[in-house]
Amino acid sequence: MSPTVPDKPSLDGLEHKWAERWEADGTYRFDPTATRERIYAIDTPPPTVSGSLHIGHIFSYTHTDTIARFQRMRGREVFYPMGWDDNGLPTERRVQNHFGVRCDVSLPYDPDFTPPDNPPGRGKSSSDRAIAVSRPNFVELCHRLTETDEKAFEAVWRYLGLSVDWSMTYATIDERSQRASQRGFLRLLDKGIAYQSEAPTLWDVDFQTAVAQAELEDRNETSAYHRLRFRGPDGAAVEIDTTRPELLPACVALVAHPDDERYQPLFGTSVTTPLFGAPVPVKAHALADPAKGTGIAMICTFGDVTDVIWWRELNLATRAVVERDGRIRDAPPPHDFWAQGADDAWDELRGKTLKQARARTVELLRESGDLIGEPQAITHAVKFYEKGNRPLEIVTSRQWFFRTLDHTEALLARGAELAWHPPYMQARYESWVRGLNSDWLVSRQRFFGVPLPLWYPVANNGTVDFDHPLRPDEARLPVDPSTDVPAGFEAGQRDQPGGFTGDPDIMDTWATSSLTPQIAGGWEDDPDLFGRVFPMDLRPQAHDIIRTWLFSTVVRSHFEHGSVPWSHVAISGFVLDPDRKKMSKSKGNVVTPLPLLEEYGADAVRHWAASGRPGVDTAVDPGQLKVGRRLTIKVLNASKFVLSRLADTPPEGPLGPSDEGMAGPAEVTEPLDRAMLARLADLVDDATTAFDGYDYARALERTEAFFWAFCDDYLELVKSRAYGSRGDEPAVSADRALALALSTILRLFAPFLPYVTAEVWSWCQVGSVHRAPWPESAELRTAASEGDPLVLDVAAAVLGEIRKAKTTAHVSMRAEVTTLVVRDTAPRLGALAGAAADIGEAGRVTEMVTEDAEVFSVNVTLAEPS
RNA sequence: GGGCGCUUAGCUCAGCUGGCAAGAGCACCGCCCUUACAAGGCGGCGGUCGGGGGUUCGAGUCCCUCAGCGCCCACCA
Repeated sequence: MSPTVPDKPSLDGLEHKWAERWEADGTYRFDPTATRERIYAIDTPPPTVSGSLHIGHIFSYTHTDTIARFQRMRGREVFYPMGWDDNGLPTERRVQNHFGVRCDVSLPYDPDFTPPDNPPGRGKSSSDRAIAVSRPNFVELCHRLTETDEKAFEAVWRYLGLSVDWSMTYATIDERSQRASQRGFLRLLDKGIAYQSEAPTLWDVDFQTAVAQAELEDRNETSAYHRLRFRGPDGAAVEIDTTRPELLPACVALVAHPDDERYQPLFGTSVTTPLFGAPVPVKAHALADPAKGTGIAMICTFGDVTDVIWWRELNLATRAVVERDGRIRDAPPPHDFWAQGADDAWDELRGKTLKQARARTVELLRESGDLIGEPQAITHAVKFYEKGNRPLEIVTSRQWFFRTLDHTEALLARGAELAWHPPYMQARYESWVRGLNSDWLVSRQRFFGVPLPLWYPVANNGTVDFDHPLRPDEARLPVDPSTDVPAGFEAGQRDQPGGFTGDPDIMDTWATSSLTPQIAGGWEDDPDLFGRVFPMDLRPQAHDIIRTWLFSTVVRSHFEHGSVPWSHVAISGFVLDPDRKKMSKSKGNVVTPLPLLEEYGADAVRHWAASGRPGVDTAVDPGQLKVGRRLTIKVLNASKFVLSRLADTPPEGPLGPSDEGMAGPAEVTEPLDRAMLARLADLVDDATTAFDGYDYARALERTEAFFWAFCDDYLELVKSRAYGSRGDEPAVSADRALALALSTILRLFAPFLPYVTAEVWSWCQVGSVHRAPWPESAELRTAASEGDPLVLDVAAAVLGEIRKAKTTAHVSMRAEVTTLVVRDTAPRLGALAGAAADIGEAGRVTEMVTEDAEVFSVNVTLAEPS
């Protein structure tokens, strides 16, 4: 095929043109008949569908795409689906606001429900005027809202050039995901891994749901130590420091370290609380820190997680006072033992928010004289739900858990089976697993999510029998227990004595997301596909969700399949704003991708993204984007030059080193050409090794460096000869070398710059560069026939000196050099001889003289300007 | 409290198993209409490789230590 090169190549419209072509040609279509060995399967992160894509998405998804494209060119059949994470709280909140509805799991499904155009509750997250709808109706609305976003997301991904197979998408709330999620739950129930427990758990009082360890975040809050006076058995004062004086009625014991001599006499005795006069035991426990406060602490049910530990290990009483809405409950805790006046104190506190209760308690303590001194302000870390606004409380509730604590060693071993890129990220996984302090809490008291697929019998006396859950057959999944009826019951028996009741809760979003390899891979739904793609090859993700998504996926795969879910994990960094600050909506420094794509082009944006090394946080950098833009233009122009040469003297047979026609013996005859090909072969090895190690950034950097040197030095040196200045054979040598180099360079760049490489490839080759074979260094070395790379190095150095001389003399590069003296060592001068004619033409040198010397130096004598 | 990462030109970063007379791009300064490219090309200026100590013929590269920045984890009354 003779190349057809446009006169004025341009980047305009390339994205649109090629995105359409790729779709029409099915360039990235997955072949489900490929053997397991050939398949390279990627567990693509499903982005949260809420609003718009973030520049961070562009960054990390580009990294994955370069790997996908590399593997595809290496001959792997790439399984590269896309998911949408529309399950969970963010979508729930958006649907409530947008449609003015709220979910009520007690309502039946209404197939005719359509939301009004102007709902009275729109825009108010917890409006009383919101329309109550059933969970299935609510889920339908979620789908409706997320569908639009998903289309917008897909458009951006296509613009960016992700080589995803768009016929394979899933959503984490779709039927397939719900089925997999519920099936996974039931299987863990059968294995005894899933269990329910009535226990104190961390609780968000605004969202009114239990929260898992993985969703916690510490925030520094200002607080104060309050010194309270308890009374010892002999009436003597016992002083404790607390930041939670409002929990005084929930106090069940005091605790000090067993070795603390100050308090040893008190162990086993009882003291009385201020205000309430409740007798509480004094206990010893190693967790008590003698250096903290007065060294003796008040244990309440429950002020913090340490309280829970003490309560459990010391078998203490329960006197909960905090309601699920974050207020002091109305009914007092067990209080037979309260002193006189305690009831009045309680009346002062009941129904108050914790903040109000704290203030009032302090006043009461001050009045009774039991507050010693003034509160001492401190700043300390407090646990929050990562999406929450108020500190977490601890309340007792019935929840479902997956057992992880008993399996930490096995989970650590699974982590060690994975190949981590970069390797140090494994430490984060391990510190998380080692730090686990509770099983995985999977139930949530929310609405939009995958329901727990369970019902419970209701006894004739009306009590719910949680110990004997009713479960559906797997064939029925997915089920919604709020509307579906368990086998053996009638719909009319719902919530009736002798009937059943549906579990009102949903599963944690991670309980579904942890099954993305199974969902995308067709677990149980398509056993043939699943057998070919699972375990997958690659999990790409950012480092912030190692403890959630990565960990939970390892957990599920370990229990369900007895294996790791993938063999490689590639962790990308974050994107920082141009000032290297973390981006956040509140700071208003979030960069959206579309304007960047439009200004610089997708290839340039990808070039910026791919220059961020694995795991390293990277700043948005307009300078870097310009560099990428320049590079793509350079590829266009350099290709045009090379191919226009070949159009003049069409080579026999198609281009490309893998094609028969290119490997003709002894066709590359010139030492300079051979040197360039030898260097190129080294580059191919380097880039391949880097990619095999998931270091796309290194592969890009090397290729880019070679390419610029190729343009600046080799092309300049070879230009005249290629035009035929020295006859046919030297020109053919140049043409062959140029064709080989271009074909190789385009393929090396293809994973990074899919658009410009596809465009240039289409000028001279049949088929897509993205399905072309990855370059092989062996073929280049054959063509280079023992060429010495030193020829190119020395020639480039000499040419550089000539340019410097002309620049210094302020003359044109076309100015004539009358005499060129090159001094260098014998081996280098020997190499130079092979390129002497090329240098002469490129530098317009009349006469070149060489002299042996220890150190390289060049004398350039320029012709007098005429 | 435990752990991880980073610290190389004004800025952003390469420099992988020690051999470098310290690199790239951007920025800055200067030159050049050169038949692939003037929304370009060429060249120049610029660094005691965070501090200190050690190993070695030789250290940006290995070891120890200190400091600063960032992050992860932790039962933070």
